[in-house]
Amino acid sequence: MEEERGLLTPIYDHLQISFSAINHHQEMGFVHFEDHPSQVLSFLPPPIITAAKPTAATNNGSLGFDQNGLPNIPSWNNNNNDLQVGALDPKDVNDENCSNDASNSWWRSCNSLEKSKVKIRRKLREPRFCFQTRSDVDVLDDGYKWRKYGQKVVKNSLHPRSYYRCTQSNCRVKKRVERLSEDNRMVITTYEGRHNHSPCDDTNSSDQDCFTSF
DNA sequence: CGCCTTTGACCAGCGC
DNA sequence: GCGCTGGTCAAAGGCG
Repeated sequence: MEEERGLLTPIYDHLQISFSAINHHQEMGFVHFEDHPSQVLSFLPPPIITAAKPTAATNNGSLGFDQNGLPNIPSWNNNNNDLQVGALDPKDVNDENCSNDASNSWWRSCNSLEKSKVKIRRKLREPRFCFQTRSDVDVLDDGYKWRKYGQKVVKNSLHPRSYYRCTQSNCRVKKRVERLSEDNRMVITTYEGRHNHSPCDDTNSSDQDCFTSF
């Protein structure tokens, strides 16, 4: 019983969102956002694809995480954001975004004495979730507070990638945000790790709703 | 004053 | 071994 499914919080009344979380040993999850039966957001297949559970969405406008710190849904504060999402060509989202990324090893600096175990640990690093949305804003409101710690121009991309870290102490969750060079309205967000706190720890008002909604 | 973003430098992994 | 690339660090500056 390894599967750990994220609970869905309704967001958009015109959207259907299916979300498949990952088990503790996977690199990342697999998330679909269904705006329309013919428009399904797809992601790179994770090493193991778990069954998705389509859930009708109604709106409250924020990205939720379950108690395990797993993202439930994408959301945007900007009303102009268009959550129509198109198919994501795997060529456009390399493994750097969505699957095994050998160079991404946030833990590598955690303990320099563990260098000899790098290859072992790499297989056990934090779970990651990647999804693609169409929006004018880069950073979605997921109820958590993020601090930008880096920006990097990546190869074959016209847009720089931004690196964010959860500002909560003892929480090492990170996320990366970048826009597709083919469509600068398409934003790829990759979460890495799990929050060890609720969004309410960071924001003390309306975020309560998103957390208690599941 | 504290928190944030920016940005160049540095480091480590990977492919050749 | 070397070069390329992505990820992180940390100093500097900005903003409320």
